[in-house]
Amino acid sequence: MTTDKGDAAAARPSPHGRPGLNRRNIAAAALALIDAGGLGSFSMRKLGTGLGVDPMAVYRHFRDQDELFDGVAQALFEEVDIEALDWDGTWRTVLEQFCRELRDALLRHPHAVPVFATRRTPSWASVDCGVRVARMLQADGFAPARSVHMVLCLREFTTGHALSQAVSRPVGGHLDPHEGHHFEVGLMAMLDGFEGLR
Amino acid sequence: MTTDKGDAAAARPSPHGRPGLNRRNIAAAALALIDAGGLGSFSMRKLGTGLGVDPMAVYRHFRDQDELFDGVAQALFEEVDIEALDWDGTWRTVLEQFCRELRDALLRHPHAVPVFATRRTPSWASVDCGVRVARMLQADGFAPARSVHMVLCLREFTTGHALSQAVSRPVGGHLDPHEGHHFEVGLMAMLDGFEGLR
DNA sequence: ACCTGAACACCGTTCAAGT
DNA sequence: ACCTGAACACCGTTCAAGT
Repeated sequence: MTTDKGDAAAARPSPHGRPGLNRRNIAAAALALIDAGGLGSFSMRKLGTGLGVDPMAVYRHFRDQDELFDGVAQALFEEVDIEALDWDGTWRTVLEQFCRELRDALLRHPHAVPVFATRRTPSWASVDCGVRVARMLQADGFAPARSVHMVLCLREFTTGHALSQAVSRPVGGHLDPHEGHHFEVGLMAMLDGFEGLR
Repeated sequence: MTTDKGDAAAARPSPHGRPGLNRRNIAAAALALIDAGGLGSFSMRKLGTGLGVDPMAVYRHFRDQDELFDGVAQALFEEVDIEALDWDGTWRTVLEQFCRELRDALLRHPHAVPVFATRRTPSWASVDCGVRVARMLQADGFAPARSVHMVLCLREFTTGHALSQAVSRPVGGHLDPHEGHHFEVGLMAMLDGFEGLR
């Protein structure tokens, strides 16, 4: 991952009184802009002007749009509170809670779900989280490779579900009060199936 | 769905000797262009010039890029041979075969998977297919709503998996000879879980 | 050294002008 | 009536020129 050693200093207000730009607040602003106007109307130039700086200023913190979108995915994943999971509960409870947390975070940002879902690595925090969950599964008796596969499958189902919901939801409205209810059906089925793999 | 009544006539060679443009062959050409150069380098203008016609000619068949991408998703889904499924086998066999067919078709076009996965309706053929599978599940004793949920869950897992594989695969190479092997783990687990829902 | 914004090489889409 | 391509309003990104 690209480090950003300048952020600690840049987070202080600049000499002009504006809050300094850094990767974190630029990515957060990009996510907000995508939330507000949809992915199609997002642009690097609008992001810069929206932040009140030179439209090209973002390029001093991110190589290009692709790298910025990595930051957007990271910002989104930070809403998943890993520490809030009941790590002392059963493996099944942890997986359930994690998938629901991830789904909820994604659906709070429907326009950004395609960005998240098409990142090569949605964020290093999500990788770390996956490793942690896989280790827990191993401690509970699942084979190492199997543990990794289970985590990948759940992440793919959850992301696939959120993406499907996000793109089928008309802007500003809900299709159906029960839309997305089937997520629980799939989650329960997959976890039931995993029970037999220990 | 938008009809395309002009296609039957347009499929014949034009007075200039070139094969006439229609929705079907334009969408196929777009898919081929995405396959060859990646989604990032695709453009409406390149598509037109690649077809040997005016760069704007595509707009007489598709309202805009979004509608063309619906056609691309449709072209991709047509590679899934629904009739080749063993419809006389068990519901489980049909679901297994369908998911594997869809996954294989998607991974033959990794650059187009984000297009497919972000369509509101990937194609009417896929909707019809889903309805047909759901009807089979009902005939096998699953509740109607449950049947629909099962189909949606499998489609979301399969699409999510293919998308994850497609974006993590470096252009022109494979990450690992065993990559994607976990698809079977998730598919078997979900189907095992579904067994208990009848 | 840092910052700016003009400039380049493109886009998607429209529409007036042709045939 | 059909077709064309010039024109419009943008893009992402680079980089020479400024401070």
